[in-house]
Amino acid sequence: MSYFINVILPIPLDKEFTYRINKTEASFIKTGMRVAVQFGKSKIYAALVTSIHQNPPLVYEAKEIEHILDEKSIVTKSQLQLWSWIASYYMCTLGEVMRAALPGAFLLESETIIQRNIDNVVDDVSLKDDEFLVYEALQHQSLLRIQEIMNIVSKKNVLPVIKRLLEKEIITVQEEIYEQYKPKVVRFVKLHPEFAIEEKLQTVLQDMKRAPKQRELLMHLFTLQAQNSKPIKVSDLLKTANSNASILKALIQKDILQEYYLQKDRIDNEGEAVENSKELNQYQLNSYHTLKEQFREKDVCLLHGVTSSGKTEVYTKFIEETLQEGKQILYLLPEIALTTQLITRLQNYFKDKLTVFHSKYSVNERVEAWYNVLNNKTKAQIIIGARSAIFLPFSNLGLIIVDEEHENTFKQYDPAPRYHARDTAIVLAKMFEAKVLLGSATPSLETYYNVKQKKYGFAELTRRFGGVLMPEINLVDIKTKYRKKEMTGHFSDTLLLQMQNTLKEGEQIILFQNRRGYSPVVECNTCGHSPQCPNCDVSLTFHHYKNQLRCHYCGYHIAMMQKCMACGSVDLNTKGFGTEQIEKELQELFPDHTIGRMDQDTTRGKHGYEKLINRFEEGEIDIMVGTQMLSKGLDFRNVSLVGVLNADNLLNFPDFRAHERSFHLMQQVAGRAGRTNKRGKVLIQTYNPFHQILQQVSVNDYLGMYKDQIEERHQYKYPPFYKIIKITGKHKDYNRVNEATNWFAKSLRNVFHDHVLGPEFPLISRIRNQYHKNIIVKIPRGQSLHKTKEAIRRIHTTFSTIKEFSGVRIIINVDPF
DNA sequence: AGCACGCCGACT
DNA sequence: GTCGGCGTGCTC
Repeated sequence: MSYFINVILPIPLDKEFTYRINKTEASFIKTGMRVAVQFGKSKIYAALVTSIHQNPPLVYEAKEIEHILDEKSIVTKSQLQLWSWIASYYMCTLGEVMRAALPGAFLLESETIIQRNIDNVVDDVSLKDDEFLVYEALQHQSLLRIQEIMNIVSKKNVLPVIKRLLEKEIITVQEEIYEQYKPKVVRFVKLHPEFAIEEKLQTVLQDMKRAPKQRELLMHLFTLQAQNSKPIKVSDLLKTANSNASILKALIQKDILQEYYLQKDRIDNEGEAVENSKELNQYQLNSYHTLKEQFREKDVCLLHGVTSSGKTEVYTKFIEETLQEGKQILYLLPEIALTTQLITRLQNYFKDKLTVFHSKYSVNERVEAWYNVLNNKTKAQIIIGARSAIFLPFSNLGLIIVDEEHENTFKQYDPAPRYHARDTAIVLAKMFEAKVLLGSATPSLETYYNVKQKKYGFAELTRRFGGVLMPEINLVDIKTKYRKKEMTGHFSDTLLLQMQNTLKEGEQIILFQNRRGYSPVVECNTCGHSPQCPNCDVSLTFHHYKNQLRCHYCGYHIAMMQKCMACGSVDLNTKGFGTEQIEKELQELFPDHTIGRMDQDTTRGKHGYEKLINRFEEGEIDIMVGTQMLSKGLDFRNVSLVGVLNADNLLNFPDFRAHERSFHLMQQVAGRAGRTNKRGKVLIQTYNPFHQILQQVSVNDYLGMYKDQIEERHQYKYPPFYKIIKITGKHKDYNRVNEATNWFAKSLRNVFHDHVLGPEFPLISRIRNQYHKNIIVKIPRGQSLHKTKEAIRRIHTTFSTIKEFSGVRIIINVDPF
């Protein structure tokens, strides 16, 4: 009887693969284990077992597996179920989901290793230059990797060279598989068992008269052993015995001591100050009870709490309860790096029950977190993490909290799977019959709509913690200000006056400008020419600090020109402004104060972000200029003024979510003001103070915004009334993209008629020398999602058989953001 | 996705 | 005439 397994490979192919296993393997292998398999001619991958069966494939001979990588399943049945849901809902392959879901260290890949063939005598005259270089390198180094050969011959295509050397039998090639995860081990010592007998030990001690240092160390070991019976770490022994490694080594070599290794967990929480459970205030308590009541009937609830109303305390209460039930909790955050303050608080509070699943953790730490969740360890009862944390192997999930639920970073954009973590979390929760608590100061329209439809439960927190008033928000009409010459640089007199007052009071200021660099366009005053990126369809942004022109899409950069590249005129002008320019203006306007800037350029280093935040928190910085980074969950006590320098470039974004997003962003930025007892002030500069959204922001009118926007969404057939699937064609040839997307759109129209929009070029039609063109499919309620996707998939399949469109990449994005 | 195979321009 | 470019097709 023969046995087979079906596996998922971490590659974007829409099928499972079948491999042969023997009977022993068949009795050992379980679904959810990894096996190493050869795929294609040489590559070896870690594949995940989905089923074990006895049906031999009919049209091909199945390969055998290389070996089994796990002792127990590392992926649970419910995870596989979630993967399938993601693959089918977001229209991607299981392999792509697998890639995103498993920590990098679980995905081994083979690497080609080149070695010298020792049996062969080489006539080095017969070698070509490249071949000789490799041959020579192998005289000094026993093995080479492909990457190293690329460096040696300074070429990127080295395969022909290797092939020739192989034919001449000068080298041998082999695939090396390596597992990236290495458990951390700690070195321990103990007395050799032979000396357990007292007499023998006495003899040894007698013999050691002439080695007093060694004797001393040995005696110290006994003392330690007497103190407590735990194993003795080498590091501890040496530290306390005032001895050194070579003395220990001598003892080990004499077989008096034995060394051994034990595996250690890297994730150890050292929460410092104990933060006591805060008593909920009346409002928080009310919300808590409301939610509690709602959860009886509903699986998902929204907590709509204004900024700094203390949503976290309410979450904490629910977390505690779930802990008591012995269930796991998943706490999702938009961007983990930006929420260190919150994490520290939770860490101090929940201590060793909490694991942070961080993208900045090393591969090994993530594997350990994975195992801790899988084995339902106490230290992994609460998992706090960004969107990828939904992929952990939960077995007993009781509660998912999605904090800042409206944030768009929950949606993965670039590599497939293009999933939304909030929506996926709701599906995940359903599998465990767990509850989901969504929280936000400015809920997304979709979520609020679900509340209105009574699909989700709801509670509100309308008061800020400690009775702090909501900030006073005023709009400044800079159109008039410019006309009346009341502007200094990009600052209105109103904003400047407020800033002076704030600084006089010894308080801090946050200024928001959602654009980095000095200015997004440089223009020649003589001929009107402005430098463009050679790879993308955008003008280059001037960065004053580095004196460079940079492309924000592909990273292209050149030195700032001295004169116009087209006509040679030195009369250059900058158009528009970014954070750098504001910083510079501030330095001139407030020479006695420290200015900080927070954007991608200043937070690049490892701790760049934290350092800036700390300096601001310590009061070292008086005015902080920044991009939307500033709006995320930061909690500064002494900020009493927030300025938005130009609200218009947010609002004028050509996207159906632009207004909603502007509202979120401005409300969040405004929320940074006045978090202590004094009422904060917010000034929003705009050319268009009568814009509906700005009016609503200024009076904190979430409901008004909701009503207007939902009406618009309804009228123009957007979510939540219609589902949207975006299909993008991508290719370096402009005409080919046009023809391909036209064909695609036409085929879609045959099925969906006027629910197909486009194809249309996006605002930036070329990025990294690739043209993009988008098609939008709108799906009304009531139309089967499944059938719709099936139809799209069919068209896609036909599409890929057409020769003229070959090379055009199709990207399907379900629920694009 | 990788990787091999196969067909055309730019160099010795 | 070869080398190396990329378009095409397959992977259990």
